Amino acid sequence: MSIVAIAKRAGVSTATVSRVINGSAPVRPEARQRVEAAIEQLGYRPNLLARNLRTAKSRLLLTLVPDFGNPFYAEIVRGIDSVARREGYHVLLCDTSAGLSDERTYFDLLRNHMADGAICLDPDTIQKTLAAEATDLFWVACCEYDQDAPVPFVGIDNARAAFDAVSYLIERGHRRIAFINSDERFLYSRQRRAGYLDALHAHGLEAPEGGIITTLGLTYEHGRRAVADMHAAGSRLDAIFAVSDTLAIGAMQGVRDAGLAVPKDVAVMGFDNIPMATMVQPELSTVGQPMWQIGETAATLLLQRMSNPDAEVAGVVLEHQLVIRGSA
Amino acid sequence: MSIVAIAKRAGVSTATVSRVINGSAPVRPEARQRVEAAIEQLGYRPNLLARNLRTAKSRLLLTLVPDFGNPFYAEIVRGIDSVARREGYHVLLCDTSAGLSDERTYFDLLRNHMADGAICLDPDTIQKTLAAEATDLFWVACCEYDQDAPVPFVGIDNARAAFDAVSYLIERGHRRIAFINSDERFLYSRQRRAGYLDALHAHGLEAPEGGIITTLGLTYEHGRRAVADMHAAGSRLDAIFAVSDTLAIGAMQGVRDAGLAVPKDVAVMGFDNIPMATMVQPELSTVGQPMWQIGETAATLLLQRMSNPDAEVAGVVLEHQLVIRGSA
DNA sequence: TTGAAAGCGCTAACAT
DNA sequence: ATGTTAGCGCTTTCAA
Repeated sequence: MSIVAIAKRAGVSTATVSRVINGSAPVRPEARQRVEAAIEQLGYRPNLLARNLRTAKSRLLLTLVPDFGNPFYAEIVRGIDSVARREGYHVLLCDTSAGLSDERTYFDLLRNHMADGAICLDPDTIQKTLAAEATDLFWVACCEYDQDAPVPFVGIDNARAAFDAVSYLIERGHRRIAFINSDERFLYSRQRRAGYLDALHAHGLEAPEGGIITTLGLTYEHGRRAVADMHAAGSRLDAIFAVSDTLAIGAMQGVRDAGLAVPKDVAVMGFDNIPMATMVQPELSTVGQPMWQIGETAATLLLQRMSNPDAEVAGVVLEHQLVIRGSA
Repeated sequence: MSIVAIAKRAGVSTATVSRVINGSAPVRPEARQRVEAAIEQLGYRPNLLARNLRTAKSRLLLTLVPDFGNPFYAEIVRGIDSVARREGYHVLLCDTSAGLSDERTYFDLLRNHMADGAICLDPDTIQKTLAAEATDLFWVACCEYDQDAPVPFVGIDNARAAFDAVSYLIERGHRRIAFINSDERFLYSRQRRAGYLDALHAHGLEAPEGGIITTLGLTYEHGRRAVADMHAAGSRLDAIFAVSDTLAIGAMQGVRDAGLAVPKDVAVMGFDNIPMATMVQPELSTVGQPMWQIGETAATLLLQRMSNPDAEVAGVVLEHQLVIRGSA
């Protein structure tokens, strides 16, 4: 069942059928009607595989995300999806946390013409190899970005955000502020650590002994265990800044496990402002990121880049926001 | 840059190049080597668009999910993704909650050959129209399923699970047990309500006045507001059973908002057992579903169906599990 | 406004 | 073991 059957039935050429389907050129009303009738009667559906080959487009956008089990990434993906859909694209989702196959394999989907463009939320280490191998491919960096790379990007100013958060903690009188960081392959991790340290130093403080911990994941449990480890190591602290709300929420549990109270004994500050932040006791203070908007922007930038490859590469830094609630 | 360039460079025919690429037929080592060298040197990548057209396969699996912002669905999708990837497929993710475009549009991706099969987590109302319109398309039902429909399915026994949960609550001495349900377009909602009611009746109880609430979404806030509404309506209750952990966690907040304590004044029981369940105070008692396994099974069933269309349709009911923690 | 025909890049019969 | 060739179903010149 192809366009040929329609053409035959409507008594026109395949070219005319194509014109009707795509509205790509004027067609006499009478002919158009016959074609539409034939399509209707035969229940014809264009074969996108064929169209894609012919037009050399897949209308698929690849999204590489480290872990969409994390509410933060999930929300970004939804932002991406919303503009993709609006523009007639669909999203090919690849969770790279599985780690089984490496990111290069996914990027091959671009080279193989299975996707027209990609949005990469993976660590900048990965992005670098990608950038090196994959010139002349359409992709944008999201959350993880290198200002100086020739790749469009969107994200927030991570160092400044961390600086703001820690400064707030200090202004509230905290002096022994621990830092729960995630995998430092992520640029945002390194930037937030820098912001954390800067804020400390700006106020003549140092990180407490054993007060900087790096976790291997972003689950609640990772946060909980980080605090347990700090206590086991004998660290004394009066505040914790975690680079993710999931980690922070886990940390709050960890504090309680130690028989301490939040925020009386230990204040806790998170990052992202996921919906869950208002569901814990006390509610979580955090650095808000405009997740949906980040996703939207990433998709928009990508689409722009695709439709105008020679235009200057844009870079968008969105505003973060200190959200003060009960935990700090 | 196509297979022709490789053929020319290697001094063989395109057929031989294809054979090397796909390992579909024996090729003399010497020729194979020349082909591989040419591919390497020219940095050739097969055009999947062309291959897909030729083979009439996209190696894409469509996943329709009501809301992957919900950790429950996110985890299922990861289960799906894991087996898809293992079998050389990729996942086209469609979040139907956006509701903008209707599910039929997504299903068209199947008809249009953009996807080889689909996994549908959407309400059975939608599935019914899908089933009616979309005969001879490959798809399976996940979580939402109709035992009697000629569609492979996977899920748990929702009625029995709810029955078990409520029975437990009753055995613990609770008598005024409220029920926070989600959108009843979902079959699981109706089944769990039935299970809830059955358990009550089996013990000679009734649902408390105003004790059954239907929410329009599964966010934490929906759960919180549901409890506020109950209290506003003057309902007195000593336990709450919610059809989702997100709702239940919100409900715990709602109980606290009312100045009551969990579980002393009001016990709370959830459903799903998402990671967050152990991060609230007290930790959430719930009905566990094997999310990852549900996803894996769905993908496996779909793949089976695709490779053997005439085989009998399987139906898989997985076990749920009562997980008792602090909240009930 | 329409039709004929070329061809996107690949795979798979078929022939050798 | 290898080459020739015919399409897969569509869009798009080009000519009429």
